[in-house]
Amino acid sequence: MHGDFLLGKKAAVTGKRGLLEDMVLNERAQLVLNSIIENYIQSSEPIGSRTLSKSIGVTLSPATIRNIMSDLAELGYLIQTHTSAGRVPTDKAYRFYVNSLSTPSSVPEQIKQKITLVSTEQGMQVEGILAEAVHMLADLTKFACVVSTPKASVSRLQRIELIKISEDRILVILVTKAGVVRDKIIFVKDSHSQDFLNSVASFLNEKFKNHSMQEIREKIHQYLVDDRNRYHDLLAQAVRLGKKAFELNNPGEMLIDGQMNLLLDSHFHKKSSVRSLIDAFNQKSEIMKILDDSMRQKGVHIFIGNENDFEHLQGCSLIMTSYRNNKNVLGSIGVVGPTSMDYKRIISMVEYTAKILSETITERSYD
Amino acid sequence: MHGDFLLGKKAAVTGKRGLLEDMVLNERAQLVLNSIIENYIQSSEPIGSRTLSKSIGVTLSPATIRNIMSDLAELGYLIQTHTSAGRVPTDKAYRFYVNSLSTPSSVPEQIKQKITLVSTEQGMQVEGILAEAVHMLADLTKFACVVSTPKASVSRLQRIELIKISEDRILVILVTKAGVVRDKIIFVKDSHSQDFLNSVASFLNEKFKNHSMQEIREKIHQYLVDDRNRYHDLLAQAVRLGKKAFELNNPGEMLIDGQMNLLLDSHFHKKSSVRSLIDAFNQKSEIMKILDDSMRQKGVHIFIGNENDFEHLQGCSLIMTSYRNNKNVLGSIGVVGPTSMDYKRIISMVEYTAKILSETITERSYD
DNA sequence: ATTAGCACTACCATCTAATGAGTGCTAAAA
DNA sequence: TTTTAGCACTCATTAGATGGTAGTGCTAAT
Repeated sequence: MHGDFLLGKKAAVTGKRGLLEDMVLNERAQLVLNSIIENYIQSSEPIGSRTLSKSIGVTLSPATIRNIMSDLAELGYLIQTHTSAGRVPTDKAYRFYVNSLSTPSSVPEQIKQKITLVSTEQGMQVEGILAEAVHMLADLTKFACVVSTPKASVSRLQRIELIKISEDRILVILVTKAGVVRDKIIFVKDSHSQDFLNSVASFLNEKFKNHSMQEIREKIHQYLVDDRNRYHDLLAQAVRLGKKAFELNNPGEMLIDGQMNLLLDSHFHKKSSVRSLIDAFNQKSEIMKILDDSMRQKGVHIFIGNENDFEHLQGCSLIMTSYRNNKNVLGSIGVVGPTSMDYKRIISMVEYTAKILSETITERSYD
Repeated sequence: MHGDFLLGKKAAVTGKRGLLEDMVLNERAQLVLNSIIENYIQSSEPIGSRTLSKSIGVTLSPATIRNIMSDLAELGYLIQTHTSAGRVPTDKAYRFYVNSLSTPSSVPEQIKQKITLVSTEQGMQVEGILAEAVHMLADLTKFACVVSTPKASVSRLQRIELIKISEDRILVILVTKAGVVRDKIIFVKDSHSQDFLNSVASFLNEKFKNHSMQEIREKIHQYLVDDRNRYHDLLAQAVRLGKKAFELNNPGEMLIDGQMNLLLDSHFHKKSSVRSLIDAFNQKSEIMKILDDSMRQKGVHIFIGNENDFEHLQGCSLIMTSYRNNKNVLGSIGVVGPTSMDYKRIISMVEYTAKILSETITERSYD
């Protein structure tokens, strides 16, 4: 037993020797691996040595390829569903593949045109544009797509309105520089006249225009702790109302489209993983977290299978990127699909969509 | 051949004689039919005469039941998937069943409590409440659920605000009595000061508060055709801006939740019908039409299978009802599920949800 | 009018054998 | 030393064959 174990280990080391040069896969191994992955992305079926020997450019006999595949399997790039089946790429393989993609493939002109349609309709507001964009992306990729609405904390104030609704309710309308309109009701103990609310609003507008919600909350906090302000009635009331008005109570929204596409996809035809996916989309919070993450960094972000440590999304890859206006990063948009998706194609689509989306929103922004 | 045909016809007539009294199914036939339907709703499997003979209250031998079933089949209430299979209810049978439901079954206390949760959160606006409600309903029924947002045309104006965004853009904010806030941008040729916009807004508020959007559009149209108004500057501008502001350009929204539930449902496991369903939800327009229809009438509306002449929804039933505030019917909410759904349970849930939803929105309304 | 009995049908699960794509290993060829 | 050909082996998939089962329709007896 013990001897066997050592022998196995030794064999593995020998295997690595063959493939690795300075701890990196040698050229031929890369060729084979990439070829397997691309074949698998196309066919969704385990790839065997014979098939590969034909489809690959270089002439290599099936037997040679078998040897290489065997070694790649030992290194964790491939697995077999059963002894006599072809081999299937692991998450590690996809990671390798994605990392080795250098030149972003260009989006076909036809697709570009469709995506550009997002920006055409005139009267539409930011949320509407986002909904359009995510719908379009879902339609084109045939996977599920998500987009996060502009974060309240980073958006900067364009204007605030206070509207008296009843004796104890005030409707607050916040317009941000990015063109997002948020409304909410706040409850107050003592009644104010609309005129008074107007003064408060114009005071708040003057003080806080162009500041981010985050900054505004901080400043209001300062006013509150500064005792001197208590004797200035307008100021005191403005601060009190402002505190409530700028309180962050919407946790950031997320729009989803094309969930049903995933269920049609051949990869998700085992019941268990479908249930799991549904759960994932129902409790949006986890996906939201990933969207948030990819907001903070530039470029396209790719999460493959188990890389996102969220068990519901095993077997899925996420391709995310941020969108912005000319001043700020506002949110992110991306695709959720099977790990065996056509990364080249999808990445370029996500990129292009985000680009058009950013342009469209910039046009609509008030900066 | 010809003789055969006549014979078949004659047999059918004899069959009907047996079951029909004044063109209505006799009592025993009704019992059998209802029993088949309820069994099928439970089990989703074709019902045979033996099974039924056991589960039915009255003692009837399988053979007798076979005779009745055979006649019911001839009348179009039942079909067989193949010769030696049990029988399955047709859409006609479901219609019969639903019509014969008299006492609406009551919602279990536990479910009631869950639904009531919709109304708890304080700061939430109408759209948020709708989203909550439709999500809850989808979760409880395990089917897809839809809700239409309050129709712009019926909602009455609480207040309008005009905010200058740039030289040629004005942000219009409409607050309706039902508590819905709608915003849109309008483009203008010549620039106006914010002060001027304020005057226009207060003019429009004064003139049109409490009027429905539909009425407002009509009145504005009258002003426009009345030549005298051309020489009153404020009025003329107000009418011009008002025309754009009240122009109905959002076609009415619809929220969907729980689409994925349908795909899990055993009835939709044939690929073709799944595709069809996805299409149905993608082009919302058809479902929207059904929602609109059920807004115009009181009570719960039920569309069974082919009754909605929308081919994508074959095999689906829709259960819809309207919700309202204390003044107006605002929109409708309902469930999309397989024709073999548990109508009693679902109907009562939809009803109860609509009731709670109406109450919640009435509280939030500004009437 | 109802029921028991019987012949018949078609689906379903199970088993079998055959097929075939794929592997690993070994020995020969390059 | 690397590559390849050859061979034995594995295991999933497929097609038939089989018996069982749940159902029907029909007929004759109750």
